Amino acid sequence: MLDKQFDHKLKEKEWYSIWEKSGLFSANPNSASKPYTIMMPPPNVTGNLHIGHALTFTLQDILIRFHRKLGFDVLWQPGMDHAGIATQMVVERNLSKENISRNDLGREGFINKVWEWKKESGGMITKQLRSLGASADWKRERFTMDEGLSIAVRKVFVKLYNDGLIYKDKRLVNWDPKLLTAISDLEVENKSKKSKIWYIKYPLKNKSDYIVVATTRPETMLGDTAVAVHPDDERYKELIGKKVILPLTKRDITVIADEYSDPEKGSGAVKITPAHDFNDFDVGKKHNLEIINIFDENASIIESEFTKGYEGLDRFKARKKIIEDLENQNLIEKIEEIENVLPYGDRSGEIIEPWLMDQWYVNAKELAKPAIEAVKSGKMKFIPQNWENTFFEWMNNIQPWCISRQLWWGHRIPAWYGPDKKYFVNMSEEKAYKDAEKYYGKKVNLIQDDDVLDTWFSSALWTFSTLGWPDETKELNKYYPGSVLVTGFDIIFFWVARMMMMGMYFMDDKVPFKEIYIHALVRDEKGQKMSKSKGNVMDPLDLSEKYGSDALRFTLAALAAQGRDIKLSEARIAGYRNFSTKIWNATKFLEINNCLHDEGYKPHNLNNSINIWIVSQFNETLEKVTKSLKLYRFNDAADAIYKFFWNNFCDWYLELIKPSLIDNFLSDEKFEIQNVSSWILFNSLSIINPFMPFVTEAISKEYFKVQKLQLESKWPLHTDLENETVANKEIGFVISLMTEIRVIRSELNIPYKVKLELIVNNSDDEKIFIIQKYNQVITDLGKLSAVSISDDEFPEGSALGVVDKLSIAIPLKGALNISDEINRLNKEIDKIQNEIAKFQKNLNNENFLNRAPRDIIDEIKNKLNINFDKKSKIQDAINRLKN
RNA sequence: GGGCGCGUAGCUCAGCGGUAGAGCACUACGUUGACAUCGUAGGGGUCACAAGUUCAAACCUUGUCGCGCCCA
Repeated sequence: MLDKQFDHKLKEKEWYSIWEKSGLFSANPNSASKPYTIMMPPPNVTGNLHIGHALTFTLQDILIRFHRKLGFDVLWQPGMDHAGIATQMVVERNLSKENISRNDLGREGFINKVWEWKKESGGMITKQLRSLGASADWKRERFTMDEGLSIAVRKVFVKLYNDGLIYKDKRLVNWDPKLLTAISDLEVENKSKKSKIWYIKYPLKNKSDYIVVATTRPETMLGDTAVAVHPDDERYKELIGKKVILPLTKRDITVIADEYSDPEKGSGAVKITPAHDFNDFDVGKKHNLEIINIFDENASIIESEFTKGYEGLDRFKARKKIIEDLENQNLIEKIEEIENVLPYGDRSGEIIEPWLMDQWYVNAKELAKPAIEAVKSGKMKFIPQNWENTFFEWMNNIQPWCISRQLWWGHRIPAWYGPDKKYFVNMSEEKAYKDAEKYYGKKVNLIQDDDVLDTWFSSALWTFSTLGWPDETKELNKYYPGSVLVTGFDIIFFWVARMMMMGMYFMDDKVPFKEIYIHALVRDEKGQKMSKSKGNVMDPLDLSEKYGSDALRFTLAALAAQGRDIKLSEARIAGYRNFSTKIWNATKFLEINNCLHDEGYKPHNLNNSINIWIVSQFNETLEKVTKSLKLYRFNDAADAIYKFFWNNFCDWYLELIKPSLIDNFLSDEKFEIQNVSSWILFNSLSIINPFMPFVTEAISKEYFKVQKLQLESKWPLHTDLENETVANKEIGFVISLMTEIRVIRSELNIPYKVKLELIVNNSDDEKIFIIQKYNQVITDLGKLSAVSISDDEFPEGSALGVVDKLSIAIPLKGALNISDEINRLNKEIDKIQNEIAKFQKNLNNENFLNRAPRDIIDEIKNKLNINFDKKSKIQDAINRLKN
């Protein structure tokens, strides 16, 4: 006997371990089967599973399990990235609890600590993914800092450097003064903040007048090297070329004309500080201005001839003092409150400081070209397609990618410097020394670049580095390019675009994946982004503990409609937990009734229309689910499954077969029902399995006792049927008839226990035939005492119904409340009349008759006809009641 | 400012040219031999607004108004 309930807490763990031990998660590069590859977006080694992960990995697992069942050789490549900044932060924070800094340990000592940390507490997420049921090929798990992947990183760096696509450049970078590293444009979050704009008087030289300069960053004025005005701005035309005295310093700077200055904004005159503002840097270059740096790495004022009186102050204190000093000298004209956009580091939350320094860059513009072309030509397809716009927009305006980071944890840049700062880029120190010897003509001491590479640089190689590149492996041959990349839109730039660039460059122009399915973001039930500070986070592990992973997975799939964010509510998950319970209970029902088919049984030559009907419904569902999954329409697939299993199989089919099952006699009919019912259940399990792997696997084993795991069993095929049309018509009619009887019972408040007689008007041989054929079922389900066919008028005091032109009556003798029944029938007539009006409107329109397609016209005529008939029959009944 | 998307039943959302749908919530009835994590029945919508195209518009076009996200 099956347990009363499915204990997900216990069973999910058991089944997962069986699966993992079975080896069936593993891809087999030697098999002849076609590959189906998904590269799992590597989560951070510091990461914990959040609901967004749960969504993306559930969808991936559904695709993976589906394709495994379709017979593909499936590779779901898992792994993690080393998350340079995040990981370094975590380990430093831990060390600081013991009052140790990373400098105390030294570079090597610190890196060892990081590895120790990784071993002990890194990669939590891979364990958590298992509890979700993720069937990834764990044996192939990779880490971006693995030796093989590190070789790939160096190889790529050296090649791009030799090809002129990686270079060193001195320009302004986004400097994080807290983490003390440069970060890329993408790691900067621009946020709107309340701020001020100061109007500062810059006195003219040799004149007792001044020009007012408006700025949001007064503290950088120490580094000003010009004031810019718009060339057409009449107010300042005469000042162009003149000198002004930079307050607080004794320097003279020149008023220059540049269109960058917007006459509408502020005072129309802006200070130019090339060393501390991206736009000013460009203006400075154009006008050949001096570049004066005033900050150190902490964004504090340095000591220099330009910064006297402010040395050592951090940027905020410097601002305060400068404003005070200007006020004392009466040089502040006014201060306005404004909304200003400020750059923040996405990891540190600190305001980013543009800072001039040497960094390594990738020429992204060049690498982007083939990727753009590949999307344009359809070699790579975004689904939904509209993400292409976002992609093109960014790729067409792509900036040089700053890849060096002033961190210790990561791939160290393979560049070695000689005594004169000449550097040698190569795969190893040894090779660099050889290069140096050749260059200098003697042995010299080399020092490796201190910096490491952006983590995304290594994850950009993920699609081929995980497959063994630069070696030419079987895996690389078979699983590159991937079938589909599944991810959220938030990393299209960070990761997807960069994988495209690197993939195409290093894999002979072959794209890294054919399709990119972009799914939604998960929000809370009010549509707000989940965040710890808002306290609205939903922990997928809590949810799966409470409702089961099956329920959580099914919910996420059911809500994953394309192009829309997911608002997740717990009630929804509870609803799908009920679905899982329903499956379990339906199984128990079949168990009680000995419905168990032989393995190898296939429905054919079916006699009972009920069986033909349900197999036909299953065919339809199978087709819908298959098609939907191929189109990434997870919600449609989930919906089709839910409706079929609950509304068709449980609500109707199981009810319709009950009378035959309860009959104790063994008969061919009963045998057919036992076979078909269990066959439907088993095959339903198979198509539900990718969504709800645990409960389906459990039933497959515990009830059906099949050797083969659901994990490896094939996706069902379409079943050919005979007499399908007739069967569907028959069962369709039986369902309508039963529904009509229920409606009458319910609306006239006739208790379920009261057995009723059903009289059917003898006006339609076909329907009468069906009624006679299913007499037993109809009597049982309708709780009827008898069914009779009559040529006569229905007895007085009968409730009346019309089912597909057939009049039926339920005699209620004295029990019928005449006015209730008249009310009920009148309501019915109102409804019908509404329908009739709509159809008539169409059919009275000559244009409609001339231009609408034939089948639509026929359909409407037919419906009108049925409604007319129904109306007149009900009207007759009302008239009779009134008499 | 540019781009993308969304306004459909109380809530969350499907539908995207041929009689308005689902789940949840709600109401009534029901301890029917799988299931109260259930069953049966029911109420509830000028599909944001306006104009246009069409025999026919929630669906196509244009505009308006709200809302969200991304990029500057």
